[in-house]
Amino acid sequence: MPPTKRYWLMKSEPTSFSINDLMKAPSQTTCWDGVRNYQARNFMRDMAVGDQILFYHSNTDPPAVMGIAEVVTTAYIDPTQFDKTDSHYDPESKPAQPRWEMVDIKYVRKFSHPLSLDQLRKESTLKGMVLLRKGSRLSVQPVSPLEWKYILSLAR
DNA sequence: GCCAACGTTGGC
DNA sequence: GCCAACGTTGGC
Repeated sequence: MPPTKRYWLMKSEPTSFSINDLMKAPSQTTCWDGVRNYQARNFMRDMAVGDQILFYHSNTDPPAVMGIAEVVTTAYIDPTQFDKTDSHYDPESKPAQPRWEMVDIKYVRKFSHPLSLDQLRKESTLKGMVLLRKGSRLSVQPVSPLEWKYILSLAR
């Protein structure tokens, strides 16, 4: 029996990487490098090929779920942790025991009307979403099947 | 630009 | 193991 498909939300600042960048990327695919938070990394380790992702724009006006992407690789070592010239370089991480991993994600679709954070807050069904918790800063987070279904019902 | 909330570090 | 200090995230 195939494993159950799971759902996630990944944040990106559009000034560094937007959903349009993903759409225009080679094979509409990118590696999600630069994650330097253990909880977020652990969620990426849990990902399976085919898992679906809400692509969220943070630090922008308005912050919003822009569309959908999907997981196309399981987690593997993020080489930027060893790259002194990279802004995500981690001098504490050793090649023998790498700390940080990433997955590849592929563009699926872009909503014609993004779902703003403000709009999502108004939906009582979504009250429990990690994204909506006070002070929530996790850049990779789980989305429940119910939340996924409901968000897709709102999306255009 | 401000600042609250959070995660991490390091002294003790 | 506690917790103050610090750096970062991200909404506003």
